[in-house]
Amino acid sequence: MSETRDEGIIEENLNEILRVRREKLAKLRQAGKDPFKITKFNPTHKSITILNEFESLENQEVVIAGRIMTKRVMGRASFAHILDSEGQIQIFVQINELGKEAYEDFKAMDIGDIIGVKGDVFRTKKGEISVRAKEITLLAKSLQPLPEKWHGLKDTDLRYRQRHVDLIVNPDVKKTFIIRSKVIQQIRNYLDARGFIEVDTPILHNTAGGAAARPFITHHNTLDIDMYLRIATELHLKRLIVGGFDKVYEMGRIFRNEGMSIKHNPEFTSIELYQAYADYEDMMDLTEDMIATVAKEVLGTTQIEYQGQPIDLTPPWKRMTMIDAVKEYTGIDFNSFTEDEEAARALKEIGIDLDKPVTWGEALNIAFEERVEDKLIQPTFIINYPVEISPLAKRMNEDPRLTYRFELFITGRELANAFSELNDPIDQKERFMEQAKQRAAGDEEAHMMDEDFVNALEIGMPPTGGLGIGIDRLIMLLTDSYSIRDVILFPTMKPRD
RNA sequence: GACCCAUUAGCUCAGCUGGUAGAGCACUUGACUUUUAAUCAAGGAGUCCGGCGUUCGAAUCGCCGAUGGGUCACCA
Repeated sequence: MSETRDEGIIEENLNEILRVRREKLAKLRQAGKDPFKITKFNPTHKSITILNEFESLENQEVVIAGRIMTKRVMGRASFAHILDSEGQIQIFVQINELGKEAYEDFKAMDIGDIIGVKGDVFRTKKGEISVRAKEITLLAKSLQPLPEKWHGLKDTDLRYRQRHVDLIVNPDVKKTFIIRSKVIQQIRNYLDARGFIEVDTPILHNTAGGAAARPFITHHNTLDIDMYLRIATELHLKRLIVGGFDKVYEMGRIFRNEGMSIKHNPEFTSIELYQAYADYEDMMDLTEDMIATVAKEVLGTTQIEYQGQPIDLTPPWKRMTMIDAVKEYTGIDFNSFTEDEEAARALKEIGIDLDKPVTWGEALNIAFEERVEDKLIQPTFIINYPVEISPLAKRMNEDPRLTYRFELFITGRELANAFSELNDPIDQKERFMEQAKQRAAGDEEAHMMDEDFVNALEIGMPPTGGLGIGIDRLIMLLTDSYSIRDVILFPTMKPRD
Protein backbone atom coordinates (compact mmCIF):
# COMPACT_ATOMS: atom_id res chain seq x y z
CA MET A 1 0.00 0.00 0.00
CA SER A 2 1.34 3.38 -0.92
CA GLU A 3 1.43 5.61 2.11
CA THR A 4 0.48 8.89 0.48
CA ARG A 5 -0.75 10.25 3.77
CA ASP A 6 0.38 13.83 3.20
CA GLU A 7 -3.15 14.96 2.34
CA GLY A 8 -4.72 12.67 4.85
CA ILE A 9 -7.21 11.45 2.32
CA ILE A 10 -5.59 8.39 0.77
CA GLU A 11 -6.59 5.54 2.98
CA GLU A 12 -5.34 2.03 2.68
CA ASN A 13 -7.29 -0.91 1.36
CA LEU A 14 -9.73 1.13 -0.69
CA ASN A 15 -10.98 -0.31 -3.90
CA GLU A 16 -9.69 1.21 -7.08
CA ILE A 17 -12.59 3.57 -7.75
CA LEU A 18 -12.42 5.13 -4.31
CA ARG A 19 -8.64 5.35 -4.40
CA VAL A 20 -8.56 7.01 -7.81
CA ARG A 21 -11.03 9.69 -6.76
CA ARG A 22 -9.12 10.45 -3.58
CA GLU A 23 -5.96 10.74 -5.62
CA LYS A 24 -7.67 13.17 -7.97
CA LEU A 25 -8.75 15.26 -4.99
CA ALA A 26 -5.21 15.19 -3.59
CA LYS A 27 -3.86 16.41 -6.94
CA LEU A 28 -6.39 19.23 -7.03
CA ARG A 29 -5.35 20.29 -3.56
CA GLN A 30 -1.69 20.23 -4.48
CA ALA A 31 -2.47 22.42 -7.48
CA GLY A 32 -4.32 24.91 -5.28
CA LYS A 33 -7.69 23.89 -6.74
CA ASP A 34 -9.31 22.40 -3.65
CA PRO A 35 -13.04 22.38 -4.50
CA PHE A 36 -13.98 22.19 -0.83
CA LYS A 37 -12.56 25.65 -0.22
CA ILE A 38 -15.27 27.19 -2.37
CA THR A 39 -18.00 28.66 -0.18
CA LYS A 40 -20.46 30.13 -2.64
CA PHE A 41 -21.63 29.96 -6.23
CA ASN A 42 -24.34 31.94 -7.97
CA PRO A 43 -26.27 30.08 -10.66
CA THR A 44 -28.56 32.30 -12.73
CA HIS A 45 -30.79 29.59 -14.17
CA LYS A 46 -32.21 26.14 -13.51
CA SER A 47 -31.98 23.41 -16.12
CA ILE A 48 -35.72 23.24 -16.74
CA THR A 49 -36.04 27.01 -17.08
CA ILE A 50 -33.48 26.95 -19.87
CA LEU A 51 -35.27 24.12 -21.65
CA ASN A 52 -38.66 25.81 -21.26
CA GLU A 53 -37.55 29.29 -22.21
CA PHE A 54 -35.10 28.40 -24.93
CA GLU A 55 -36.49 30.92 -27.43
CA SER A 56 -35.67 33.90 -25.24
CA LEU A 57 -32.47 32.44 -23.85
CA GLU A 58 -30.85 31.24 -27.07
CA ASN A 59 -27.30 32.62 -27.36
CA GLN A 60 -27.67 34.23 -23.93
CA GLU A 61 -25.11 33.58 -21.23
CA VAL A 62 -26.32 31.52 -18.27
CA VAL A 63 -24.72 30.08 -15.17
CA ILE A 64 -25.93 26.71 -13.95
CA ALA A 65 -24.83 24.38 -11.20
CA GLY A 66 -25.42 20.73 -10.49
CA ARG A 67 -24.16 17.20 -10.52
CA ILE A 68 -22.48 15.52 -13.47
CA MET A 69 -24.69 12.55 -14.36
CA THR A 70 -23.23 11.43 -17.70
CA LYS A 71 -20.02 12.25 -19.50
CA ARG A 72 -18.96 11.62 -23.07
CA VAL A 73 -15.41 12.68 -23.81
CA MET A 74 -14.18 12.78 -27.42
CA GLY A 75 -10.68 14.10 -27.61
CA ARG A 76 -11.15 17.82 -27.95
CA ALA A 77 -14.89 18.09 -27.33
CA SER A 78 -17.14 16.53 -24.74
CA PHE A 79 -20.75 16.32 -23.65
CA ALA A 80 -22.13 15.86 -20.17
CA HIS A 81 -25.49 16.07 -18.46
CA ILE A 82 -25.87 18.16 -15.36
CA LEU A 83 -28.58 17.42 -12.81
CA ASP A 84 -29.90 20.26 -10.69
CA SER A 85 -32.91 20.41 -8.40
CA GLU A 86 -35.28 20.73 -11.35
CA GLY A 87 -33.87 18.28 -13.86
CA GLN A 88 -31.06 17.76 -16.32
CA ILE A 89 -29.46 19.76 -19.09
CA GLN A 90 -26.63 18.95 -21.41
CA ILE A 91 -23.40 20.90 -21.51
CA PHE A 92 -21.02 20.99 -24.44
CA VAL A 93 -17.36 21.40 -23.60
CA GLN A 94 -14.72 22.24 -26.18
CA ILE A 95 -11.01 22.63 -25.75
CA ASN A 96 -10.84 25.86 -27.76
CA GLU A 97 -13.54 27.47 -25.60
CA LEU A 98 -11.95 26.48 -22.29
CA GLY A 99 -8.26 26.27 -23.04
CA LYS A 100 -6.06 23.23 -22.59
CA GLU A 101 -5.66 23.27 -18.82
CA ALA A 102 -9.35 23.76 -18.03
CA TYR A 103 -10.28 21.10 -20.56
CA GLU A 104 -7.87 18.63 -18.97
CA ASP A 105 -9.36 19.50 -15.59
CA PHE A 106 -12.83 18.78 -16.96
CA LYS A 107 -11.69 15.44 -18.36
CA ALA A 108 -10.53 14.50 -14.87
CA MET A 109 -13.91 15.26 -13.35
CA ASP A 110 -16.12 12.34 -12.46
CA ILE A 111 -19.77 11.46 -12.70
CA GLY A 112 -21.15 12.62 -9.36
CA ASP A 113 -19.01 15.74 -9.08
CA ILE A 114 -20.83 19.02 -8.46
CA ILE A 115 -19.86 21.72 -10.94
CA GLY A 116 -20.81 25.22 -11.91
CA VAL A 117 -20.94 26.05 -15.60
CA LYS A 118 -20.98 29.43 -17.30
CA GLY A 119 -21.82 29.42 -20.98
CA ASP A 120 -24.18 30.22 -23.82
CA VAL A 121 -27.47 28.50 -24.50
CA PHE A 122 -27.66 26.82 -27.90
CA ARG A 123 -29.10 23.86 -29.71
CA THR A 124 -26.81 21.06 -30.87
CA LYS A 125 -26.80 19.57 -34.33
CA LYS A 126 -28.91 16.72 -32.99
CA GLY A 127 -31.37 19.24 -31.62
CA GLU A 128 -30.72 19.10 -27.89
CA ILE A 129 -30.83 22.35 -25.97
CA SER A 130 -27.45 22.69 -24.27
CA VAL A 131 -25.03 25.08 -22.64
CA ARG A 132 -21.72 25.69 -24.42
CA ALA A 133 -19.28 25.91 -21.53
CA LYS A 134 -16.96 28.89 -21.29
CA GLU A 135 -16.01 28.29 -17.67
CA ILE A 136 -16.35 25.20 -15.47
CA THR A 137 -15.82 25.29 -11.73
CA LEU A 138 -15.55 22.16 -9.64
CA LEU A 139 -17.68 22.92 -6.56
CA ALA A 140 -17.48 19.57 -4.80
CA LYS A 141 -15.67 16.34 -5.53
CA SER A 142 -17.66 13.13 -5.29
CA LEU A 143 -15.53 10.41 -3.76
CA GLN A 144 -18.06 7.60 -4.26
CA PRO A 145 -19.33 6.19 -7.53
CA LEU A 146 -23.02 6.63 -8.28
CA PRO A 147 -25.20 3.67 -9.25
CA GLU A 148 -25.49 2.73 -12.85
CA LYS A 149 -27.12 5.24 -15.16
CA TRP A 150 -30.05 3.38 -16.62
CA HIS A 151 -30.99 0.84 -14.00
CA GLY A 152 -30.60 3.31 -11.17
CA LEU A 153 -30.61 2.02 -7.62
CA LYS A 154 -33.04 -0.84 -7.16
CA ASP A 155 -32.00 -2.55 -3.96
CA THR A 156 -34.71 -1.42 -1.54
CA ASP A 157 -32.40 -1.77 1.42
CA LEU A 158 -29.89 0.64 -0.10
CA ARG A 159 -32.62 2.95 -1.42
CA TYR A 160 -34.04 3.48 2.06
CA ARG A 161 -30.72 3.57 3.88
CA GLN A 162 -29.12 5.90 1.35
CA ARG A 163 -32.08 7.98 0.32
CA HIS A 164 -29.73 10.72 -0.88
CA VAL A 165 -28.44 8.38 -3.58
CA ASP A 166 -31.96 7.17 -4.36
CA LEU A 167 -33.02 10.79 -4.91
CA ILE A 168 -30.12 11.47 -7.24
CA VAL A 169 -30.58 8.50 -9.53
CA ASN A 170 -34.32 7.78 -9.39
CA PRO A 171 -36.21 10.88 -10.57
CA ASP A 172 -39.64 9.50 -9.61
CA VAL A 173 -38.60 9.41 -5.98
CA LYS A 174 -38.01 13.13 -6.00
CA LYS A 175 -41.36 13.65 -7.70
CA THR A 176 -43.13 11.72 -4.93
CA PHE A 177 -41.64 13.90 -2.23
CA ILE A 178 -42.41 17.09 -4.12
CA ILE A 179 -46.05 15.96 -4.28
CA ARG A 180 -45.88 15.14 -0.59
CA SER A 181 -44.73 18.66 0.17
CA LYS A 182 -47.45 20.18 -2.01
CA VAL A 183 -50.19 18.07 -0.47
CA ILE A 184 -49.17 19.17 3.01
CA GLN A 185 -48.99 22.76 1.88
CA GLN A 186 -52.46 22.57 0.30
CA ILE A 187 -53.96 21.03 3.42
CA ARG A 188 -52.59 23.97 5.42
CA ASN A 189 -53.94 26.42 2.84
CA TYR A 190 -57.34 24.77 2.97
CA LEU A 191 -57.61 24.88 6.74
CA ASP A 192 -56.02 28.29 7.18
CA ALA A 193 -58.50 29.73 4.68
CA ARG A 194 -61.33 28.38 6.82
CA GLY A 195 -60.19 29.95 10.04
CA PHE A 196 -58.34 27.02 11.59
CA ILE A 197 -55.21 27.83 13.51
CA GLU A 198 -52.23 25.54 13.56
CA VAL A 199 -50.85 24.69 16.97
CA ASP A 200 -47.99 22.69 18.45
CA THR A 201 -48.72 20.42 21.36
CA PRO A 202 -46.14 18.37 23.25
CA ILE A 203 -44.54 15.28 21.82
CA LEU A 204 -43.31 14.17 25.23
CA HIS A 205 -46.34 12.99 27.18
CA ASN A 206 -46.83 11.94 30.77
CA THR A 207 -49.80 9.83 29.68
CA ALA A 208 -49.90 8.29 26.23
CA GLY A 209 -53.48 9.01 25.29
CA GLY A 210 -55.82 9.64 22.41
CA ALA A 211 -55.41 6.29 20.70
CA ALA A 212 -55.11 2.60 21.37
CA ALA A 213 -51.46 1.87 20.74
CA ARG A 214 -48.28 0.88 22.49
CA PRO A 215 -46.07 3.91 23.08
CA PHE A 216 -42.32 4.45 22.96
CA ILE A 217 -40.99 5.15 26.42
CA THR A 218 -38.17 7.54 27.15
CA HIS A 219 -36.74 9.11 30.27
CA HIS A 220 -36.34 12.67 31.46
CA ASN A 221 -33.19 12.87 33.56
CA THR A 222 -33.79 16.03 35.58
CA LEU A 223 -37.35 15.17 36.47
CA ASP A 224 -36.33 11.52 36.77
CA ILE A 225 -39.55 10.33 35.20
CA ASP A 226 -40.40 8.14 32.26
CA MET A 227 -42.20 9.90 29.49
CA TYR A 228 -44.01 8.67 26.39
CA LEU A 229 -43.65 9.81 22.82
CA ARG A 230 -47.15 10.82 21.77
CA ILE A 231 -49.38 8.25 20.08
CA ALA A 232 -51.93 10.94 19.12
CA THR A 233 -52.46 14.67 19.44
CA GLU A 234 -56.13 14.32 20.38
CA LEU A 235 -56.29 15.04 24.09
CA HIS A 236 -54.20 18.20 23.97
CA LEU A 237 -56.10 19.58 21.01
CA LYS A 238 -59.40 19.06 22.81
CA ARG A 239 -57.99 20.93 25.80
CA LEU A 240 -57.50 23.83 23.41
CA ILE A 241 -61.16 23.64 22.39
CA VAL A 242 -61.98 23.81 26.11
CA GLY A 243 -59.66 26.81 26.25
CA GLY A 244 -61.71 28.63 23.67
CA PHE A 245 -60.01 28.04 20.33
CA ASP A 246 -62.88 27.06 18.07
CA LYS A 247 -60.90 25.62 15.19
CA VAL A 248 -57.47 24.09 15.70
CA TYR A 249 -55.28 21.62 13.90
CA GLU A 250 -51.90 20.05 14.30
CA MET A 251 -49.94 18.23 11.67
CA GLY A 252 -47.03 16.30 13.02
CA ARG A 253 -45.22 13.16 13.88
CA ILE A 254 -46.86 10.40 15.87
CA PHE A 255 -44.98 7.44 17.33
CA ARG A 256 -46.39 3.95 17.84
CA ASN A 257 -44.31 1.08 19.09
CA GLU A 258 -45.89 -1.53 16.88
CA GLY A 259 -45.31 -3.72 13.88
CA MET A 260 -44.02 -2.42 10.57
CA SER A 261 -45.60 -3.14 7.23
CA ILE A 262 -46.29 -1.52 3.90
CA LYS A 263 -48.95 0.49 5.76
CA HIS A 264 -47.17 1.09 9.07
CA ASN A 265 -44.02 2.93 10.07
CA PRO A 266 -43.19 3.43 13.77
CA GLU A 267 -43.18 7.18 13.27
CA PHE A 268 -45.71 8.64 10.90
CA THR A 269 -47.44 11.91 10.20
CA SER A 270 -51.02 12.67 11.12
CA ILE A 271 -53.22 15.68 11.05
CA GLU A 272 -55.89 16.11 13.66
CA LEU A 273 -58.33 18.95 13.60
CA TYR A 274 -61.13 19.99 15.92
CA GLN A 275 -64.04 22.30 15.31
CA ALA A 276 -66.26 23.53 18.12
CA TYR A 277 -70.03 23.41 17.61
CA ALA A 278 -69.64 20.92 14.76
CA ASP A 279 -70.48 17.23 14.57
CA TYR A 280 -69.19 14.24 12.66
CA GLU A 281 -71.42 15.01 9.68
CA ASP A 282 -69.57 18.29 9.34
CA MET A 283 -66.32 16.35 9.59
CA MET A 284 -67.40 14.10 6.71
CA ASP A 285 -68.23 17.12 4.59
CA LEU A 286 -64.89 18.67 5.42
CA THR A 287 -62.94 15.46 4.79
CA GLU A 288 -64.30 14.82 1.31
CA ASP A 289 -64.10 18.45 0.30
CA MET A 290 -60.58 18.89 1.62
CA ILE A 291 -59.13 15.74 0.05
CA ALA A 292 -60.84 16.41 -3.27
CA THR A 293 -59.67 20.03 -3.23
CA VAL A 294 -56.11 19.04 -2.43
CA ALA A 295 -56.11 16.39 -5.17
CA LYS A 296 -57.37 18.95 -7.66
CA GLU A 297 -54.80 21.55 -6.59
CA VAL A 298 -51.85 19.17 -6.62
CA LEU A 299 -52.75 16.62 -9.30
CA GLY A 300 -55.25 18.65 -11.29
CA THR A 301 -57.93 15.95 -11.00
CA THR A 302 -60.06 13.92 -8.61
CA GLN A 303 -59.90 10.88 -10.90
CA ILE A 304 -56.81 9.01 -9.84
CA GLU A 305 -55.38 5.55 -10.14
CA TYR A 306 -53.94 3.48 -7.32
CA GLN A 307 -51.94 0.38 -8.24
CA GLY A 308 -53.96 -0.02 -11.41
CA GLN A 309 -57.36 0.65 -9.82
CA PRO A 310 -59.25 3.79 -10.82
CA ILE A 311 -60.31 5.78 -7.76
CA ASP A 312 -62.84 8.58 -7.97
CA LEU A 313 -62.35 11.21 -5.30
CA THR A 314 -65.14 13.43 -6.55
CA PRO A 315 -67.55 14.25 -3.68
CA PRO A 316 -69.96 13.28 -2.33
CA TRP A 317 -68.57 9.99 -1.06
CA LYS A 318 -70.60 6.99 -0.05
CA ARG A 319 -71.78 6.97 3.57
CA MET A 320 -72.82 3.72 5.14
CA THR A 321 -73.41 2.59 8.68
CA MET A 322 -71.19 -0.16 9.97
CA ILE A 323 -74.28 -2.29 10.57
CA ASP A 324 -75.47 -1.83 6.98
CA ALA A 325 -71.99 -2.49 5.60
CA VAL A 326 -71.74 -5.75 7.52
CA LYS A 327 -75.25 -6.68 6.41
CA GLU A 328 -74.39 -5.99 2.80
CA TYR A 329 -71.20 -8.04 2.75
CA THR A 330 -72.12 -10.88 5.12
CA GLY A 331 -75.91 -10.98 5.27
CA ILE A 332 -75.77 -10.67 9.05
CA ASP A 333 -78.11 -8.05 10.51
CA PHE A 334 -76.68 -6.88 13.82
CA ASN A 335 -79.82 -4.83 14.36
CA SER A 336 -81.67 -8.08 14.94
CA PHE A 337 -79.46 -9.11 17.87
CA THR A 338 -80.06 -8.00 21.41
CA GLU A 339 -77.69 -10.38 23.19
CA ASP A 340 -73.88 -10.60 22.93
CA GLU A 341 -74.12 -14.37 22.47
CA GLU A 342 -76.35 -14.04 19.42
CA ALA A 343 -73.82 -11.78 17.78
CA ALA A 344 -70.94 -14.10 18.61
CA ARG A 345 -72.86 -17.07 17.21
CA ALA A 346 -73.47 -15.20 13.97
CA LEU A 347 -69.73 -14.67 13.56
CA LYS A 348 -69.12 -18.35 14.03
CA GLU A 349 -71.69 -19.14 11.36
CA ILE A 350 -69.69 -17.21 8.77
CA GLY A 351 -66.47 -18.90 9.82
CA ILE A 352 -64.92 -16.36 12.16
CA ASP A 353 -63.52 -18.10 15.23
CA LEU A 354 -63.26 -16.21 18.50
CA ASP A 355 -60.75 -17.00 21.21
CA LYS A 356 -62.66 -15.15 23.92
CA PRO A 357 -66.19 -13.94 24.56
CA VAL A 358 -67.07 -10.71 22.80
CA THR A 359 -69.75 -8.09 23.19
CA TRP A 360 -72.26 -7.21 20.50
CA GLY A 361 -70.22 -4.17 19.51
CA GLU A 362 -66.94 -6.05 19.40
CA ALA A 363 -68.54 -8.73 17.26
CA LEU A 364 -69.87 -6.10 14.87
CA ASN A 365 -66.43 -4.57 14.56
CA ILE A 366 -64.77 -7.95 14.01
CA ALA A 367 -67.27 -8.80 11.27
CA PHE A 368 -66.54 -5.44 9.65
CA GLU A 369 -62.78 -5.79 9.81
CA GLU A 370 -62.77 -9.41 8.64
CA ARG A 371 -65.32 -9.24 5.87
CA VAL A 372 -65.82 -5.64 4.75
CA GLU A 373 -62.85 -3.36 5.24
CA ASP A 374 -60.63 -4.51 2.37
CA LYS A 375 -63.53 -4.39 -0.07
CA LEU A 376 -64.06 -0.65 0.34
CA ILE A 377 -62.06 0.50 -2.67
CA GLN A 378 -63.86 3.72 -3.61
CA PRO A 379 -64.01 6.40 -0.88
CA THR A 380 -66.49 5.27 1.74
CA PHE A 381 -67.39 6.68 5.13
CA ILE A 382 -68.30 3.91 7.52
CA ILE A 383 -70.33 5.52 10.29
CA ASN A 384 -71.67 4.72 13.75
CA TYR A 385 -69.04 2.61 15.50
CA PRO A 386 -69.65 0.53 18.63
CA VAL A 387 -69.01 2.35 21.86
CA GLU A 388 -66.60 -0.27 23.27
CA ILE A 389 -64.00 0.48 20.63
CA SER A 390 -64.61 4.24 20.61
CA PRO A 391 -63.78 5.52 24.08
CA LEU A 392 -63.47 9.16 23.00
CA ALA A 393 -66.56 9.43 20.80
CA LYS A 394 -70.01 10.66 21.76
CA ARG A 395 -72.71 8.05 22.27
CA MET A 396 -75.59 8.11 19.77
CA ASN A 397 -78.86 9.36 21.10
CA GLU A 398 -80.65 6.89 18.84
CA ASP A 399 -78.69 3.83 20.03
CA PRO A 400 -76.44 3.99 23.09
CA ARG A 401 -74.46 0.96 21.90
CA LEU A 402 -73.07 3.10 19.07
CA THR A 403 -71.19 6.37 18.73
CA TYR A 404 -71.21 9.27 16.30
CA ARG A 405 -67.98 8.11 14.73
CA PHE A 406 -66.80 7.41 11.22
CA GLU A 407 -63.74 6.06 9.52
CA LEU A 408 -62.87 6.75 5.92
CA PHE A 409 -61.78 3.86 3.73
CA ILE A 410 -60.16 4.13 0.32
CA THR A 411 -58.43 1.21 -1.46
CA GLY A 412 -59.43 -0.97 1.47
CA ARG A 413 -57.40 1.11 3.87
CA GLU A 414 -58.33 3.34 6.75
CA LEU A 415 -57.40 6.91 5.92
CA ALA A 416 -59.29 8.93 8.49
CA ASN A 417 -61.06 8.56 11.80
CA ALA A 418 -63.44 11.12 13.25
CA PHE A 419 -66.21 11.64 15.73
CA SER A 420 -68.56 13.95 17.44
CA GLU A 421 -66.29 14.25 20.44
CA LEU A 422 -67.37 12.90 23.76
CA ASN A 423 -67.67 15.97 25.98
CA ASP A 424 -69.55 14.42 28.91
CA PRO A 425 -66.87 14.17 31.63
CA ILE A 426 -68.79 11.59 33.65
CA ASP A 427 -69.18 9.28 30.65
CA GLN A 428 -65.55 9.94 29.64
CA LYS A 429 -64.29 8.93 33.06
CA GLU A 430 -66.34 5.74 32.97
CA ARG A 431 -64.96 4.90 29.54
CA PHE A 432 -61.41 5.46 30.76
CA MET A 433 -62.09 3.21 33.71
CA GLU A 434 -63.37 0.53 31.38
CA GLN A 435 -60.17 0.90 29.33
CA ALA A 436 -58.09 0.75 32.50
CA LYS A 437 -59.76 -2.55 33.33
CA GLN A 438 -58.76 -3.94 29.95
CA ARG A 439 -55.26 -2.61 30.46
CA ALA A 440 -55.03 -4.34 33.82
CA ALA A 441 -56.22 -7.50 32.08
CA GLY A 442 -53.17 -7.32 29.83
CA ASP A 443 -54.31 -5.23 26.86
CA GLU A 444 -51.24 -3.07 26.35
CA GLU A 445 -53.06 -1.02 23.76
CA ALA A 446 -56.02 0.00 25.90
CA HIS A 447 -56.23 3.69 26.66
CA MET A 448 -54.58 5.07 29.79
CA MET A 449 -56.64 6.97 32.36
CA ASP A 450 -56.02 10.69 31.94
CA GLU A 451 -57.42 12.51 34.96
CA ASP A 452 -56.13 15.82 33.75
CA PHE A 453 -58.07 15.46 30.51
CA VAL A 454 -61.24 14.49 32.38
CA ASN A 455 -60.73 17.60 34.49
CA ALA A 456 -60.55 19.66 31.30
CA LEU A 457 -63.89 18.21 30.18
CA GLU A 458 -65.32 19.09 33.59
CA ILE A 459 -64.41 22.71 32.91
CA GLY A 460 -66.68 22.31 29.91
CA MET A 461 -66.05 21.53 26.25
CA PRO A 462 -68.57 22.62 23.65
CA PRO A 463 -70.00 20.02 21.31
CA THR A 464 -67.11 19.44 18.94
CA GLY A 465 -66.28 17.55 15.79
CA GLY A 466 -62.81 16.05 15.49
CA LEU A 467 -60.97 14.44 12.59
CA GLY A 468 -57.69 12.62 12.17
CA ILE A 469 -56.11 11.77 8.83
CA GLY A 470 -53.09 9.59 8.18
CA ILE A 471 -51.01 11.88 6.02
CA ASP A 472 -48.63 9.18 4.83
CA ARG A 473 -51.48 7.00 3.64
CA LEU A 474 -53.07 9.95 1.88
CA ILE A 475 -49.77 10.65 0.14
CA MET A 476 -49.50 6.98 -0.82
CA LEU A 477 -52.89 7.24 -2.46
CA LEU A 478 -52.09 10.47 -4.28
CA THR A 479 -48.65 9.34 -5.46
CA ASP A 480 -49.68 5.77 -6.28
CA SER A 481 -47.03 4.47 -3.89
CA TYR A 482 -47.14 0.82 -2.93
CA SER A 483 -45.40 1.11 0.43
CA ILE A 484 -45.49 3.70 3.18
CA ARG A 485 -41.69 3.59 2.97
CA ASP A 486 -41.91 5.15 -0.45
CA VAL A 487 -43.52 8.29 0.98
CA ILE A 488 -41.30 8.65 4.06
CA LEU A 489 -37.89 10.05 3.24
CA PHE A 490 -36.03 8.10 5.88
CA PRO A 491 -38.15 5.14 6.95
CA THR A 492 -37.25 3.29 10.12
CA MET A 493 -34.57 0.69 9.44
CA LYS A 494 -32.74 -1.79 11.59
CA PRO A 495 -29.13 -0.77 12.01
CA ARG A 496 -26.60 -2.86 10.19
CA ASP A 497 -23.75 -4.55 12.01
C1' G B 1 -43.95 -13.50 16.09
C1' A B 2 -44.61 -17.53 11.83
C1' C B 3 -43.67 -18.78 6.87
C1' C B 4 -41.66 -17.78 1.86
C1' C B 5 -38.00 -15.24 -1.21
C1' A B 6 -33.48 -12.50 -1.87
C1' U B 7 -28.21 -11.27 -0.66
C1' U B 8 -22.25 -12.62 -6.24
C1' A B 9 -17.43 -6.24 -8.53
C1' G B 10 -19.37 0.66 -6.85
C1' C B 11 -24.50 -0.35 -9.54
C1' U B 12 -27.89 -3.83 -12.45
C1' C B 13 -27.61 -8.86 -12.88
C1' A B 14 -25.92 -14.10 -15.02
C1' G B 15 -23.54 -18.25 -12.87
C1' C B 16 -27.21 -25.47 -14.81
C1' U B 17 -27.32 -31.79 -11.37
C1' G B 18 -20.86 -29.24 -6.53
C1' G B 19 -15.25 -28.94 -10.53
C1' U B 20 -10.28 -22.45 -12.21
C1' A B 21 -15.96 -16.35 -10.33
C1' G B 22 -18.70 -13.74 -15.36
C1' A B 23 -21.41 -9.69 -18.41
C1' G B 24 -23.11 -4.61 -19.06
C1' C B 25 -22.59 0.10 -16.89
C1' A B 26 -18.98 2.57 -13.79
C1' C B 27 -13.37 2.93 -13.27
C1' U B 28 -7.99 3.23 -15.50
C1' U B 29 -4.87 3.96 -20.12
C1' G B 30 -4.93 5.30 -25.33
C1' A B 31 -7.66 7.25 -29.98
C1' C B 32 -11.51 10.64 -31.38
C1' U B 33 -14.05 18.59 -32.01
C1' U B 34 -21.81 17.60 -32.21
C1' U B 35 -22.37 13.08 -28.48
C1' U B 36 -26.74 11.46 -26.04
C1' A B 37 -27.05 3.79 -23.34
C1' A B 38 -21.23 7.79 -27.88
C1' U B 39 -17.74 4.53 -30.36
C1' C B 40 -13.05 1.66 -30.81
C1' A B 41 -8.70 -0.80 -28.35
C1' A B 42 -6.37 -2.50 -23.92
C1' G B 43 -6.54 -3.07 -18.58
C1' G B 44 -7.76 -3.25 -13.31
C1' A B 45 -11.51 -4.44 -9.97
C1' G B 46 -14.62 -9.84 -5.55
C1' U B 47 -14.94 -11.27 2.55
C1' C B 48 -19.85 -14.82 -3.72
C1' C B 49 -24.00 -11.47 3.46
C1' G B 50 -21.46 -13.98 8.09
C1' G B 51 -20.34 -18.56 10.81
C1' C B 52 -20.28 -23.78 11.17
C1' G B 53 -20.83 -28.41 8.68
C1' U B 54 -20.95 -32.25 4.48
C1' U B 55 -17.29 -33.19 0.59
C1' C B 56 -11.11 -34.72 -2.54
C1' G B 57 -13.48 -30.02 -3.84
C1' A B 58 -18.92 -25.31 -1.88
C1' A B 59 -21.20 -18.99 -4.77
C1' U B 60 -23.90 -23.77 -5.56
C1' C B 61 -25.80 -28.80 -0.65
C1' G B 62 -27.23 -28.71 5.03
C1' C B 63 -27.64 -26.09 9.79
C1' C B 64 -27.35 -21.47 12.61
C1' G B 65 -27.33 -16.22 12.31
C1' A B 66 -27.66 -11.02 9.89
C1' U B 67 -30.16 -7.53 6.76
C1' G B 68 -33.94 -6.53 3.22
C1' G B 69 -38.56 -7.70 0.67
C1' G B 70 -43.29 -10.23 0.69
C1' U B 71 -47.56 -12.90 2.93
C1' C B 72 -49.99 -13.77 7.43
C1' A B 73 -50.54 -12.44 12.63
C1' C B 74 -50.61 -7.81 15.40
C1' C B 75 -52.13 -2.76 14.48
C1' A B 76 -59.96 -0.28 18.27
